[in-house]
Amino acid sequence: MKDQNKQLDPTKSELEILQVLWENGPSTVRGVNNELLKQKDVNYTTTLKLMQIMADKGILARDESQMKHIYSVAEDEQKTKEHLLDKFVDSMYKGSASKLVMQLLGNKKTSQQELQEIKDLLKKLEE
Amino acid sequence: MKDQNKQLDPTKSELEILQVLWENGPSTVRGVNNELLKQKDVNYTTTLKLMQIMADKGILARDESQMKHIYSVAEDEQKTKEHLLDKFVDSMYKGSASKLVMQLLGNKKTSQQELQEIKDLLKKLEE
DNA sequence: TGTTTCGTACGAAATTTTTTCTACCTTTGA
DNA sequence: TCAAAGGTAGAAAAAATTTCGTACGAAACA
Repeated sequence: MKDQNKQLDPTKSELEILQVLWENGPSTVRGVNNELLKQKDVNYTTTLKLMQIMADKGILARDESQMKHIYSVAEDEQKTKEHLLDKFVDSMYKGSASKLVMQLLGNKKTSQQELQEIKDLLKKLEE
Repeated sequence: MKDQNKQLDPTKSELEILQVLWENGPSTVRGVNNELLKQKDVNYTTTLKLMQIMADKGILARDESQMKHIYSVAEDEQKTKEHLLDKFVDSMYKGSASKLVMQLLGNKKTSQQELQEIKDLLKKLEE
């Protein structure tokens, strides 16, 4: 009643598929499935089904003109990521971007190079 | 076969509860539920059950010495958030922290103050 | 022309996550 | 002491997500 998300978020599996498509561009189910196979055990029909569902929901678009249907991401990649990032910041850091960055940079995994890139970015923003 | 996450991630509902506990510290089920009620419609027993499950999983600890059990977060908040953040960066930005920051800062919602805080943080890191 | 291979569609089953129902215990106070 | 209020537990239902089995169509090719 109080809160109804109009933009329902992709499920975990859906996100995995989105990532493959973001990475590789429009693909067949076979193509996506092959990518997924590198990470985990998954059946072709499972991926197919999932992508069909996503097409139904409007998350994916597909070109059926050929026998091998080509699926592509319907929504704008940046928009979607931004939305997910916002949600993440809100829920994990009460909306504070700097807290997130703080955690990110406190993390050992952040390389010197990454750090430098971020600094450069900030400099550009100042101009 | 290939990938079995040892640390299974909290589900969406579990995360909501974690957030309340992070925010308010150890609480009774009633307390958590009241907080949740501010955001959405949820039954007391639903929250109770969820928290019981989380206690079973080891995500929460509880003090049963009194009738009103007090639940607290078992894992370290920072560790958990770091883990989730890592996963997020990996999956959404191929592990590139700077890409994430870029998106974050490109976002209109990031205030000048946030920006300044981030700059300060970077300065401190240099020392 | 068969037959093998590769593709999609669809339904249903399995699993996971979420919600609810009901029983029963404890405290409080009339 | 009894009823009311507020608590927990466990089983089970419901909903959402993920996975799989089977049918069947189109292309490739011997």
